[in-house]
Amino acid sequence: MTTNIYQRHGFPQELPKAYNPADVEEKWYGYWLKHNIFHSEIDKSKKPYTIVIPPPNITGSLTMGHILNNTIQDIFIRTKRMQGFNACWVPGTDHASIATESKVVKMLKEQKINKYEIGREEFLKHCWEWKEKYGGIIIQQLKKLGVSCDWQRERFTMDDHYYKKVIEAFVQLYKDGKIYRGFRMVNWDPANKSAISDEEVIYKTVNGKLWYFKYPVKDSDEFITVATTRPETMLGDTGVAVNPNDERFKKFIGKKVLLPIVGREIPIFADEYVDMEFGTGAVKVTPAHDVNDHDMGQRHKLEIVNIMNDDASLNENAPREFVGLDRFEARKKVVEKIEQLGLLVKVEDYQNKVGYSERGNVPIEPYLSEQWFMSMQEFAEPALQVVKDGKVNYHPDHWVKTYEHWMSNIKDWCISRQLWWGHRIPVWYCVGDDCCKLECKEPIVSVEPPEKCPHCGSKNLRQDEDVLDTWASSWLWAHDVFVNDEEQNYYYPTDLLVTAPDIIFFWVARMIMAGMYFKKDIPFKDVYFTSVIRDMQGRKMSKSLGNSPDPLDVIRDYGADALRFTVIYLAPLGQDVLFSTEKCEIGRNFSNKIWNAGRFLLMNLAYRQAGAQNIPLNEKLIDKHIDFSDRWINSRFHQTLSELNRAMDKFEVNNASKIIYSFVWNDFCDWYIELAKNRLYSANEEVKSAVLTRALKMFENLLKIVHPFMPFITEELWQRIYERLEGESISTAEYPKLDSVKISVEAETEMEFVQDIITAIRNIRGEMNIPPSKFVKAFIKSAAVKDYQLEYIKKLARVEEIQVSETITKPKASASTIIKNCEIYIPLEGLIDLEVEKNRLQKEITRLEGVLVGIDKKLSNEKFVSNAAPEVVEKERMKKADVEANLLKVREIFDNLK
RNA sequence: GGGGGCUUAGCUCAGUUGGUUUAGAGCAUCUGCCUUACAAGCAGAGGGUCGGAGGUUCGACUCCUUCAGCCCCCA
Repeated sequence: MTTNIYQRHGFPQELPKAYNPADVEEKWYGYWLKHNIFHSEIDKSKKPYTIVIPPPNITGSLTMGHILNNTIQDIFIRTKRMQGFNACWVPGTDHASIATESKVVKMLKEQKINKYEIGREEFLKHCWEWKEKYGGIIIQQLKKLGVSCDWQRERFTMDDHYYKKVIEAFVQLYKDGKIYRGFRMVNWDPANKSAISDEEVIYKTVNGKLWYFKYPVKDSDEFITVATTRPETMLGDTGVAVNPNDERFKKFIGKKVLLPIVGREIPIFADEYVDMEFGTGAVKVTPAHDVNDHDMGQRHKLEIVNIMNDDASLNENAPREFVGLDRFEARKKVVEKIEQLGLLVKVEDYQNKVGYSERGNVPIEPYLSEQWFMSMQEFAEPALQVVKDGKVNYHPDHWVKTYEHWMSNIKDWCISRQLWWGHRIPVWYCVGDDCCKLECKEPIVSVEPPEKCPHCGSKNLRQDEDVLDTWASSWLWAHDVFVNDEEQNYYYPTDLLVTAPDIIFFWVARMIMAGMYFKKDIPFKDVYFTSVIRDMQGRKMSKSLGNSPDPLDVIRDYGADALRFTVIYLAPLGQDVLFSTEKCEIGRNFSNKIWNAGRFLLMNLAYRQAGAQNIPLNEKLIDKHIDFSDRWINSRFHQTLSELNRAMDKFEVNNASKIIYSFVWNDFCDWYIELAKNRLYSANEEVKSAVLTRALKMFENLLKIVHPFMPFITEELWQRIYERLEGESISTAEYPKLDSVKISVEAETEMEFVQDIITAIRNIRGEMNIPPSKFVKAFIKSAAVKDYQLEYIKKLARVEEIQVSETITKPKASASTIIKNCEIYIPLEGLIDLEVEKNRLQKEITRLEGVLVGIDKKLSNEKFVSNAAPEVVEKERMKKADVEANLLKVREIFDNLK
């Protein structure tokens, strides 16, 4: 045997006592990249398994949410890769139009550079520079997590190819009549001076005021009082509305109001929309600055007076003294003025919901402007259908209802943004000076810049200044990350999308729409909506709260595997996760457990470790010297595998982590290794070889099922336990296949019996405070205990001598216990505490009596006996006999206790 | 106002179609241990009657109704 592998990977001769992730993680990530382990190419002989990453925003850095999300994707892709699928995980980033542009604007501002002064081209150069410098940070961070993305396929939403696809899609949609231009009320972000979509508006509850103004009614000495949360908008009022059924105001309908400060005459009219209960029952109407008012304005043909600039300062339509004021200054000033005029009735505290711009974090203004819209109705129908039909499956499936609700009430989508960073709308307008034709007003929509106006031939064309909403590019992600038809035909539809539930409308819904429209097929078969990570108080992680740990710090302190495992272990499907850094001890301790299990096996293996036992491996002995503990661990492994497979099929990753944890810790480490020690330390060299050979094989299987969850430590140990060739990796090793035949009820029952005996003796030792250094004797009255089990019982329960027979009588001064008709006595002359023993037995008597009462209650109930399934009744009868027999014996022991 | 989710041990959560010796895990707690893989560990123990009320059923943590509390989404 050689030690090459050890030299090659720089393994020290001895494994440290505690697992040190830092040594291991960087080495193996480099190795995987060097050997191109994660790269996928079309291979028609293999079934593809495809995931496209939800592209993180280039302005972002890694958050706990990314950790959870990407760990889940990695678990699936790694499992499938090992199971022989052509696993392809496409990574990439999103250009994040508005977020990036605001960052760059801010950066330039610090350098005293104004975006409008340098112009579009110059500004975009800065954006690209910024992207080159910072856009890859999150990708580098992701690599620390150990994700197995195909980095050769890394995409960016503004790559040449992808950019072109976005533009082509726009042109196609326009030609298909799905896109139109309109002058409409939109959500306006005055900070970014751009329209935003409904989904980008965050409603916050704020403690505001409700101001009551009285407006003088023309040709009378009466007033009509209106209430408003936005006093500044009164400068744009063009009407006052009341409910037609409101007796208080009937007399005013048809009259006019003299708008204070402004002096405009505006009508009082009736509209059903007005809520008689709210405020005074009379509503000031500002069609240019409120959606509902705009609708009313349309119905009643009111004048529209826009009083704001695009930065939410007031324009020339406001009285001169207000022009140029910011909306909030104007608000103050309006209130002051009204008060001076004696028209301020009262001010009340008022809690209301104010829409904020997600990116700008300033209150949005409903604002009239010319924008591009996409009609959504026809997209929604097929996209809803495929989810309802189960062609696209949501996990957990309760998201279907939320999705359905949104899809059924869908509104047209404003896709233009008054920004420069992004996909510029491929529309040109003819501004030719000699243009005379009516058709020239038509926008020219084209993938390639047109040379001249198709109607008048003018070369004086102007491209639309706006870019597309980022989601109007990322909705093509699932298919256009694949750059040609051949690739798309092979990899699309993708298999799984893992995403946070808060972008179900932004992205998931729209990707399904795009898939159905452009590819005539679903974009993915399953969607996994992740948990939301919160802090220990249940608050969302946020930068402003400072409650969000930096995942890279956590990785440094605990290791990537530990972080991955912990986050999965804490995140049940559909539940939020309360996370704190210290919880990573779960994963760190688990890593350490696996590490030490490996360390133990390697310590016994020949040539691997200084001071080892030097037991040679011998594959020929793999089926020799089998005993019940071998059959048991095999059974446990395949049972675990079966549960694990089922959990993964149901997308219960959290459950899967618990299944694995329990097998590794409870079955393999606590019992199997402990049992194996007996034979590993025996005198028979062949037995030793056989046991170690099998134990290592089982350990290799164990590493394989852990690997998708904890890739680094499993690679390290997998490389150490056998000689591997350069380029080999556990990442591409074959995943264990379920062999149901290995699942043995007999083996598990027998082992449970032995475990029960051992636990019973340990219990006595614990209760009587017998230190581990002290060995005891045991007498077992039973016919069921086999000779070959005794050595194990002795070793694990620290017993020096056992007598087993059916006729044993209780030795004096001994503690006793009864399990499964098997009486166990531990003589404890001088050590036994009679009171403690009495308590122990009394507790058991009470328990058994309770059980018996329950059983009797059932069995004496005629309805139970006649209605319940016969096997259920029979089971109760058996239980009863069993419990009665045990009770009898325990009572007898108790009564004879001296 | 509409929709969804949650309420089980001190904490965080499991509990498959209602019926395994009267509810499980991790953490925390208590006891005893450095038993040569692991003190990031080992062994043992205590602790809940499943948010409240009502109902269906022979039988409910599990199904239904209702009330209460918490969270999220949409308007």
